[in-house]
Amino acid sequence: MVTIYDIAAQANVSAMTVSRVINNTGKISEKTRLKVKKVMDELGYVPNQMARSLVLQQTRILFLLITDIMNPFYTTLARGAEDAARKHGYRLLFGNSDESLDKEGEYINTILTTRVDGALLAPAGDPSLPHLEQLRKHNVPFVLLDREVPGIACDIVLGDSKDGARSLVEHLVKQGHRRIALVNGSSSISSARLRLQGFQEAMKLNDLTLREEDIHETTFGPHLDVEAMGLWIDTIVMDSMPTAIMAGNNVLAVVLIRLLRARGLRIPEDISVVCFDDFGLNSEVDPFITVAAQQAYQFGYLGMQMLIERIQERNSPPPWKRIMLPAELIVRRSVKTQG
Amino acid sequence: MVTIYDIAAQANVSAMTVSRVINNTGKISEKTRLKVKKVMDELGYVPNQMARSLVLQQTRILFLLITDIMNPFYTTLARGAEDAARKHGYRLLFGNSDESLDKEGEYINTILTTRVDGALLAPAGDPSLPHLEQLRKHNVPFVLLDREVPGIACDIVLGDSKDGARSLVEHLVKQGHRRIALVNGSSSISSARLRLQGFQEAMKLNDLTLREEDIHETTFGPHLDVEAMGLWIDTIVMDSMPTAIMAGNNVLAVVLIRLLRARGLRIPEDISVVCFDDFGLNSEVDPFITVAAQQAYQFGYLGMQMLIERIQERNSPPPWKRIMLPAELIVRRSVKTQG
DNA sequence: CTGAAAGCGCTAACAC
DNA sequence: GTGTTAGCGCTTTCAG
Repeated sequence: MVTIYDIAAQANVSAMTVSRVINNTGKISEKTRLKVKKVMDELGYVPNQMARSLVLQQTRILFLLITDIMNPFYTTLARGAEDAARKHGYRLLFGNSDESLDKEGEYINTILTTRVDGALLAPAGDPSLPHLEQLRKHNVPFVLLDREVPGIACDIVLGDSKDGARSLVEHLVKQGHRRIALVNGSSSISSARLRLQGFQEAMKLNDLTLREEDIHETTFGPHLDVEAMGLWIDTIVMDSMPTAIMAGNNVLAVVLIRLLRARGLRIPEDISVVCFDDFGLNSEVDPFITVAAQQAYQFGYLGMQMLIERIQERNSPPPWKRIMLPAELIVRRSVKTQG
Repeated sequence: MVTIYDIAAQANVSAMTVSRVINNTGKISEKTRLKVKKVMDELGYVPNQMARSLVLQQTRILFLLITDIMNPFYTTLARGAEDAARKHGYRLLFGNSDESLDKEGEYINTILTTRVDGALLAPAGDPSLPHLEQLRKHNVPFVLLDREVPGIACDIVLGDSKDGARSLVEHLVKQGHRRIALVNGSSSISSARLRLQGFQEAMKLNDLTLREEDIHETTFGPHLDVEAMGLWIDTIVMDSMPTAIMAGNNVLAVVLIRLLRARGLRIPEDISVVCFDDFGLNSEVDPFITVAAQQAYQFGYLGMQMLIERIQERNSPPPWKRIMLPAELIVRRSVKTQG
């Protein structure tokens, strides 16, 4: 490995001079600068970021932790975060927690041990609290995305889950649906809770009775219990079907639809389906599911901006900021108008 | 920041003893071990990975560079890579080059300066050669994904682009199509070249004449020139339309379909469309486009395995390996059978 | 304008 | 079992 000492020796200067050339600090004669640069090129010098970070106590690297890299919501969000980071000259590293608290813990560890300058994170849920406390304790600036964690005050970008859920229900009601079921993510996740609330409120507002068995709680994300959901469907189907089902996010909707079809049910002819979050790439090609779409890109972009501000104002920290982004109802073909 | 010296002082031992406790090396009396561990907990010690890497000359971190984080092919691949990395106790960091040579260069730089132990990369194309040469020169083990780069010998996982393209054309021909057009990625990308070749060969094999103007070359990925593609469509449409168009990948197919529809053309009634690569999440919900699907997950999983082997056999490097994964034709609803 | 010395937090090698 | 010394590659501080 080529070090500044190798260069110093070759160029007949001190290591310090080389360091100055690299970082453009201090005053250096044009002659030595050129000489040093030449040797650097010849030897193919690459600065050692670890050594530099060790003394500088900063990395100029930020970390983005998402919970499901196969979910278009998060990948779109990642693009937004990336764009904002680049704009401010930061590098961005990604991690994927897979909605798993353990994996999240590992990444928190990576964040801590690699001493990145800050982190943008979508927490796995309320139990993520200790992880966030770790970050706080070690002075790692962070911004939360999409999910609030009770017990910690911090910057956050949220979607208006309650209102989004409400608008989905309203839409169904306007189409004549009276009995509506819900498959939702874990109630240990703030967004899932709010979607449930919005759902319940909208039902009440429309004087619709909500049967307890019409609500099924499972998990967002990649490891959801498909069998349990199938069982639930069998139960409510046997028991005189609801005419519509709302899914707490896009992944749930996909699994739901697959299961419904496996039971010979057509959508929307036999049963209607709506969900939270859009589908990225090919929702453009053959837009099928009626959704409450979130501004995924903005989540990432704005969140990253907040994070960078927080880092820059480190010395005189501003009050915690909170951004709430609306969800937009996009009507497509998965809802049938009821007689 | 809490260091091993702080702990050493508190526990009345030397820093070295603390280091031994942390790393479980050497022999240490149970008593001191417990004492040290206790102090570590109390003080909330977090090892400094930078310092450790600096002396160890390794990070146990691997890097995955993909070219389009919004493309389901790459995110599925990422999941595969992640699973394989975890299995072997490595941490994985992601980067997204966005099909841009510049961004790729920045990430190459990050890879070099952060001294990760190895990299798994989907190169932007043939011009990525200097980047790979940099890695090689600095002894960073790497494995290529999806795209070959002439001029560099290395481990690689490839899809059978030629054969996949051929099977797509064969399918169209069997459905009675005679004039087939192609929108493809840049010919500076090996996979695009092979898809073109497969396309041409299949046309020839079926005695079909291929008009030069029926081939449009643009770029894969997020920054493709939509206008130019629109212009091309206008040209070939005016000039008595082809009955089918093949797209070099999924992103191209989406843009293509959007443009065709904007011109009032229905798919497949007015024109058929097929493409390379599948669509992830909601190709399950409403599978529309007939595709040559690649084993995205396997790309990542096998590639990561090769990378880790390469790192482990560092001292007696095995010959370069090359895996070619077949593409599978999945027939859906975007192709019409011609009279 | 340039250099020498010290230290960032850690571990390998060698002592005791 | 445990401690001392040196050094990973870099930059800050202070001299000149």
